Amino acid sequence: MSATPENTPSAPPPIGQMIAQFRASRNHSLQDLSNLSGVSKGMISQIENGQVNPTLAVVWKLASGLGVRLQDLLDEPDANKPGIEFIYLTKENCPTLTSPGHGYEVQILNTTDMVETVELYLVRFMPNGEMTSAPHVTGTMETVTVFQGEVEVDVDGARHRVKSHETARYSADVPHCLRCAGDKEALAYLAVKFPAPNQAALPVP
Amino acid sequence: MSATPENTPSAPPPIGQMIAQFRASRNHSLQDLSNLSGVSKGMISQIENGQVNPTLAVVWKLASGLGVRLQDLLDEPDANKPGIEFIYLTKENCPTLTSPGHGYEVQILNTTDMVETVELYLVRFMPNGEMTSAPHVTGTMETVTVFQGEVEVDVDGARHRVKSHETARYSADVPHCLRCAGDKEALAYLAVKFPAPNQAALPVP
DNA sequence: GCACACTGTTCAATATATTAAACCCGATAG
DNA sequence: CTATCGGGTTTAATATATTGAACAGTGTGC
Repeated sequence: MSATPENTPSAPPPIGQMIAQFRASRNHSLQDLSNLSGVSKGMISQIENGQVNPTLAVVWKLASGLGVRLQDLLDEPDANKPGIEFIYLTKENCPTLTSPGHGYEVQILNTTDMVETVELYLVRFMPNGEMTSAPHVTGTMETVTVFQGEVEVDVDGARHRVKSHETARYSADVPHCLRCAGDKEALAYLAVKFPAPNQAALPVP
Repeated sequence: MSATPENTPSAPPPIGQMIAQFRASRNHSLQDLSNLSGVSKGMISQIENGQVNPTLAVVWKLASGLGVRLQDLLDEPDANKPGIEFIYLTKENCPTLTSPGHGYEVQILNTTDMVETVELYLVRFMPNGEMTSAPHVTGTMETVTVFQGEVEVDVDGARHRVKSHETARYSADVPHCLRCAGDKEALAYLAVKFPAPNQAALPVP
């Protein structure tokens, strides 16, 4: 019997619920996930119902079968219950950054007060407008979709072109730049996806 | 139905090495960590040497004793392989889901093989097209930006309207529905942000 | 030399995680 | 109705994770 030391800040993660949620969201039966992961379906049932403490290897197999990372199964499912929300963003009430010298302006579609792993922007380019970014955190990816005009994307020196109603996804952990191509205004939707914010630095020895 | 091929993306995490590193970095003996975590020191020894597959509960106790999050023990020591990438998505080479009976089609701007906490979609609505979604994981938020036509958003029964070039952000952990308003086609960009884990967020047919 | 305190390893006993098969239940046929 | 199937649960047998104690090495001081 464990002495239950005083440093038990929270409960062990309810991994069963997470697995059940993931499995349900993919419309997989226990048998399906068993085939995908190599874990017996009886075991999966017991894990989902919290009747056993699965081995790390088994949890890893399940994460593999579900196509998620191990860490994704460990996050608390309902740490905070936000409540139903609906926010309407117009050009007026939406925080907008203008960069007149560079010929573009950016609407920030995220609320800035919440820490997010993704940021959403709407970028309007004047002709010859250019938005240059320093490298972001390693692993950051950007997805840009053009809705008006045409945009040129430089990624680490390489130059690419994205036409209207098309999309490009590229590494943003290197110097990169978005530029209005042609003489018409351009409108683009930019999603910046940061890697998961874990990576607690190892303490100095 | 789906004969998923061998999915052995990587090896199970070398958690023993991580624990040994953390323990060494704090100058803790096996006995110390045993006292802190409540796991027997023999067990810790075997785990560090990779001789056993620890139970998730034990790994969690060790993480607690070390004062780190569970995820911190699971990260590969140096698994980050940046590699500069640029992917161009057109309507042709982009996975598209059509739902002819419901009058909309969806381009998936994420690659499906990478685990993300955000999913990006481009949705084209026919007049009267309607995309209904079951609730996603608690805490999921959706951001929809309209680029053509007008879109009606139902969130948990409440009805809202988003005009062209405007944006709405709303809770997606309740029943919700996007609908073409008016008799013109509508084009919308949809970003689905999950709290932490990834989840398939495709509409219910 | 011995005894001691400390490290980390390994051993026998026990608890339990894991499997494959049996089982239960609702739906859909026939 | 009975049969059958797929979904989920439970069960008996096995494998193995976990424990506490015994073991081995390493200095340290007397």
